[in-house]
Amino acid sequence: MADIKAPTHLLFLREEELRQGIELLYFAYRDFTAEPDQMLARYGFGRAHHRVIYFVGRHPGMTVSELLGILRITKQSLSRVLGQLVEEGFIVQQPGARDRRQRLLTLTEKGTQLERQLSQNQRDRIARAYRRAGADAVEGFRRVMLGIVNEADQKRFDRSREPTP
Amino acid sequence: MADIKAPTHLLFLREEELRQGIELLYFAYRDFTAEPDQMLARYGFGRAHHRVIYFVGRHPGMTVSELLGILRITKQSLSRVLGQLVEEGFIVQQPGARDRRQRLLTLTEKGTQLERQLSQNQRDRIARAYRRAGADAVEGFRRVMLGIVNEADQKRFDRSREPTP
DNA sequence: GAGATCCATCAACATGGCTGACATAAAGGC
DNA sequence: GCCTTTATGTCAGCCATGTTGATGGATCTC
Repeated sequence: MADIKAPTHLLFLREEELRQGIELLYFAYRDFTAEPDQMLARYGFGRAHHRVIYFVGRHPGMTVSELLGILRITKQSLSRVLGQLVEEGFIVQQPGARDRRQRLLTLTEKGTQLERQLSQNQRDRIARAYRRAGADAVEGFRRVMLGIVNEADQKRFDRSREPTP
Repeated sequence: MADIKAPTHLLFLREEELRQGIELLYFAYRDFTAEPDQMLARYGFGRAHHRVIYFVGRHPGMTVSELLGILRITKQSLSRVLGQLVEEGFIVQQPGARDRRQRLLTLTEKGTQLERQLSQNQRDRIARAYRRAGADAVEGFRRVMLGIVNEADQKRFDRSREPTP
C-alpha cells in the first residue's frame, strides 16, 4: 500500500510555518497595542476603554447591544468602562428615536480627539507595514486575516466604504 | 501653488483601508484566542498560562529571562503563573549547566500534551486560512505582519528551521 | 395587558497585570 | 579573594478587567 503521509521533512516545514503564523499574531498584536496602552495610561484608562472609544468612533450612534456583540464581554464589564467614559465626557448617550429603550453612543469632541490620537499611532504602524510590504502583500494579508476571523464577522470587511454596524 | 494634498476621496479610501487593518487585527486576535481560552478554563488556567506553555514548548530549555523578554511582563507576574504550572506538573525547571543560576524551563509529558491540544486548535485555524487564501496570499500576510512587529523581534522569523531563542 | 427586550445597577469574586522591597546564589571583573 | 552584577524567587498590596447572579425600570411587541 502506498504511504499516504507526506515525508517527514515536509510535515516539519508545515508545522514550522503554522507556528510562525501563531507567533506572528502574538507578536504583532503585542506590539500593536503597546504604545496606545501607554497613551491611555496617562488618562487613567486601559485597553478596554480604547476598544470602546474605537468602536463608538467607528460606528457613531451604535447601541450598547451592538457594542457588546463586538467586544464579547458581559454588560457588567462594559458598563464600568462605558460609565467612566460618559462620566468624564468622552462619550454621550442619547435615547434612540425609533426605540427609546436604546442608548445610542457617540463620541464627544473630546472623545474624538482621544480616538484620533490613539488610532493615529496604529494607523501609522499599519501604513508603514503596508508601504514596505507592497500592494499585493496587503491583499494577501487581508485574505489570510479574514480567513482567521470567525465567519459571522467576516461581513464587516466587504469592500464597501461604509463600515457595517 | 500646486495643492499637495491628495483628493479627498483618496484620503478617505486610505483611512478606511487602514481602519480595516486595525479591525482585522482586533477580530482575528479575538477569535484566535477564544477557543483555547475555553479549553484552558477546564484546567483552571488562563491565557497567561497558555503563553508560557506555548513558548516553553517552542524553546525547550529556555531561561526565565528569555521568557520574560518575550512576554514583556514582570517577573512577579510570571512567577505566579509559572509557579502553578510547575506545581501541577506541566513544566520542570533544571539548573543550567554552564550557568547554575538559571532555571531552564521544559515541558513535561503532561505539559507537551496540553500544549499540542491548545496549539492544534490555532494551527488548524491558521492552516484553514492559509489554504483558502493561497500561497501568494500567505507570503503577503507574512510580509505585512512582520512589518507590524517591532524591529527587535523580526529576527525571530527568519526562514531558517530553528526558532531563534 | 402580558411577555419580551434593552439597558442599568449592586455585590462578590478571579485573573493577571503592576510597584516596591528584600533575599539568595552564582558568575565575573579586578 | 573581595566586590559587583546578574538570574531568579518571594512577600505584600494595588488596580484593571473579566466573570456570575439577582434585581429593576422603561419600553416595545403581540
